[in-house]
Amino acid sequence: MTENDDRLAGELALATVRFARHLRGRRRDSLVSLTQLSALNALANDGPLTPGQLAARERVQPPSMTRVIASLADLGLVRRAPHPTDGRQVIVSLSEQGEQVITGEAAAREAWLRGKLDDLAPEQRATLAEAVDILNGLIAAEEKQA
Amino acid sequence: MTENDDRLAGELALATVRFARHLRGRRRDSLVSLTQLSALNALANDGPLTPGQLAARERVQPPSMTRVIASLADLGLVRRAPHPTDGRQVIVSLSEQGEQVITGEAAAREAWLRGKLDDLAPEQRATLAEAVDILNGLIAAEEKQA
DNA sequence: TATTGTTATACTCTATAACTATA
DNA sequence: TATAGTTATAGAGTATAACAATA
Repeated sequence: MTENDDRLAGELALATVRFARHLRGRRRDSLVSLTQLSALNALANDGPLTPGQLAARERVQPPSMTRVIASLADLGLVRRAPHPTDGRQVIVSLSEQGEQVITGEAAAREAWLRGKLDDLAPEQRATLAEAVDILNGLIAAEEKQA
Repeated sequence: MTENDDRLAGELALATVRFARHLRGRRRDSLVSLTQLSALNALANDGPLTPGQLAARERVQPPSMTRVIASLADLGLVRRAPHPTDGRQVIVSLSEQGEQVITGEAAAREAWLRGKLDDLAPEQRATLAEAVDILNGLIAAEEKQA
């Protein structure tokens, strides 16, 4: 099966990158970018986190996350508070506006993709849902090793 | 089914972007980036193309493709030749080295992903393969409209 | 005038290296 | 000395606007 794996690996990589490019392009006029939305999403799922934890969750380096957090703070979507006992650390949490973005606006704004998904057959949607789980699993498995 | 679609759209978008980030990171020490590989791939599949055609295939704006082509030409992976009848146009084609990248090196280099796919159940690989087709279909459908 | 491609410029996302403050 | 976070800097990838050459 190695030959098929080779082909699947290549096709999956190219399709993913092409699709991600498309999605980013579609959000140009959106309030938050996908990178920002992804960080907000982590805070919504896991509650307040330190920048270091956020960077680990999102699998970026700490300086990259510092920038994302700064941009979100500028937009008023997250707050930074000092850690109660460790003066080095910072607690990042969603603001009310940030929560609104997560709960309401974000989903509604993915309009293009939603429309496309609507046109698919139910089995195709199910396939994509499974694929999402598999992809997330591949990345999660990575975490354990590293 | 709209509620599920909302959720699927969001999750698919985040998973795609996260996975693409991961893939790009993995190729840091590679000869060509995924963006470059994607363009090489288009030339391998479709034969020589003009920059405009390549930009359309890859769904980027012409100036973006100009840069990609320039970087590939610097690496000696593509050649630029004048169009035989239209002096405005340029024909971009794979060099021998470019073909080697496509046929051999590229697939072998996706080692991380290949290993991961190898660990999956056959049904999961099949799911991913279907998902690739669906995603490419979504983008292709876009083309007809635009 | 319209089209093709490029140049100029800028913004986002990401990284590594160096620094600051705290433990 | 080690850790958490930030700042400084750089590079890739994308875009829009303006330009040149050709049709």
